[in-house]
Amino acid sequence: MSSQLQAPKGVAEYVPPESEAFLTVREALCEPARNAGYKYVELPIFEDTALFVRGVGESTDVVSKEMYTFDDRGGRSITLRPEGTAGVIRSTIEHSLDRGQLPVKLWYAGPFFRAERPQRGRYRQFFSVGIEAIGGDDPALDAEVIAIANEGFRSLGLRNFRLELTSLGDSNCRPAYRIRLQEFLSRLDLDPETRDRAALNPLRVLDDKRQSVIDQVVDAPLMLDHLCSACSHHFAEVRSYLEVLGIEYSLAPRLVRGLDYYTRTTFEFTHAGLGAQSAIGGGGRYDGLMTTLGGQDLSGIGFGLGVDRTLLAVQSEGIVLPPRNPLAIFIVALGSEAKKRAVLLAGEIRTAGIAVDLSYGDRGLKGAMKAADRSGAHFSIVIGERDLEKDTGELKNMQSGVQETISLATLIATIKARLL
RNA sequence: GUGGGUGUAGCUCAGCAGGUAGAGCGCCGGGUUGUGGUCCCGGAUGUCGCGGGUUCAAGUCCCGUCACUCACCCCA
Repeated sequence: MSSQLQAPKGVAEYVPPESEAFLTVREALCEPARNAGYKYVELPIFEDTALFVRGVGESTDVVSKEMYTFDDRGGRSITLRPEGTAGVIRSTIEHSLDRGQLPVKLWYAGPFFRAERPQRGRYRQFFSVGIEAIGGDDPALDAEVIAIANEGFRSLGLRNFRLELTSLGDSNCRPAYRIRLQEFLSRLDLDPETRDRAALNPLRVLDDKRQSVIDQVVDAPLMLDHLCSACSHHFAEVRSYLEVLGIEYSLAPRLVRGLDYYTRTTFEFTHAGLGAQSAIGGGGRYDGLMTTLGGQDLSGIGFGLGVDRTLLAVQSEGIVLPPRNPLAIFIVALGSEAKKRAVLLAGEIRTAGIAVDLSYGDRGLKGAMKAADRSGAHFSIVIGERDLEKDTGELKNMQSGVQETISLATLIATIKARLL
């Protein structure tokens, strides 16, 4: 056992039957974006380390202690992407996608990597679906992004998720607020570690889960109360659009994101069934990121949704996802001549776009029928030596048990008709 | 990175005054010589996570380690 190879620590693997649910969840999360005009981007899984250091922020936990960074053979520092937004912005600038009509609307899906201590819902390789709308200040765009995430979760049948919303202000009003908050925090009795955090990213202290800290920050000044008029107006517009859309949310003035680039509208979707790692998706506006990465001064907004966690949420609510690609028919051949006919038939049926499987090996009829049953096929067809002369088979509806003799020559047409 | 819990068949778990392993489900076969899902009968599979220690004897006690898990932290 000690020599048994196993997957690296902290990675999630999806194998049948769970892997089918994983695909369903991932597609459900992508679908609303495609319906809203977002175009697909396929980006590298590793990037120049400097992209994340500059984009995500050197002081963030993600960059300072959670990245998989290594030197490639040319001595370049490479990092496995810990999030998606920085890469999308880099690619947008590199390919001048922002030189045409705005906003540029993009979506992506794939694996991301963070070297954290694994636990339920937190993996070292995890899967996200994300979108970015670049080059638009319109509050309606903020609402659209939130609505797309909401629709993804809703379409899976999820009910026990919440949307938390706030505004983090911008370069105009946040610095002043930050100083005000730091002054407040400096008067509190905090441990050294928290004190350091207060100096580096004071907002983060408001999000502390320890009761001793929570008690001390109840009266802390909140960003929402100190927004400049432009930010305040923008946030009010976003809220009014959400109301029009009928999307419920709760204001979370203490909501903080761990990535430095967020400004203004910021949100998080959480689910109660996951334990401590409750965020199933999150995102927000990042009005300065593009210039930070060397592009023109365009704002943007986007989200990242956790496929792994959304799957956990689906499971925790006991939602049964519909099967994917159910087999239309399962062929049972008796004898070597019948087997040849069955193999040929299966190829023809697949070419016609119909899902079919067949019994392999030397199983008896009983065992083969059992396999047909397990396969979930709508129909089974038994082809034995005695049927071969007439080129017929015994077609059975697996649900009703009704069986009839039908011609193999017209099998495809028969199946199509029966499946309607 | 810090602390707590767990680790026995493919899965869920039982076994503990220390005496070299069991159940249910699943899987395979038979009852039904060409028919599944119910029922009945039978069968296969474990270096009891790994390494070391105590003991005549360790799945059971001790230590270490790895993995999983929960919380802190952080976030998807």
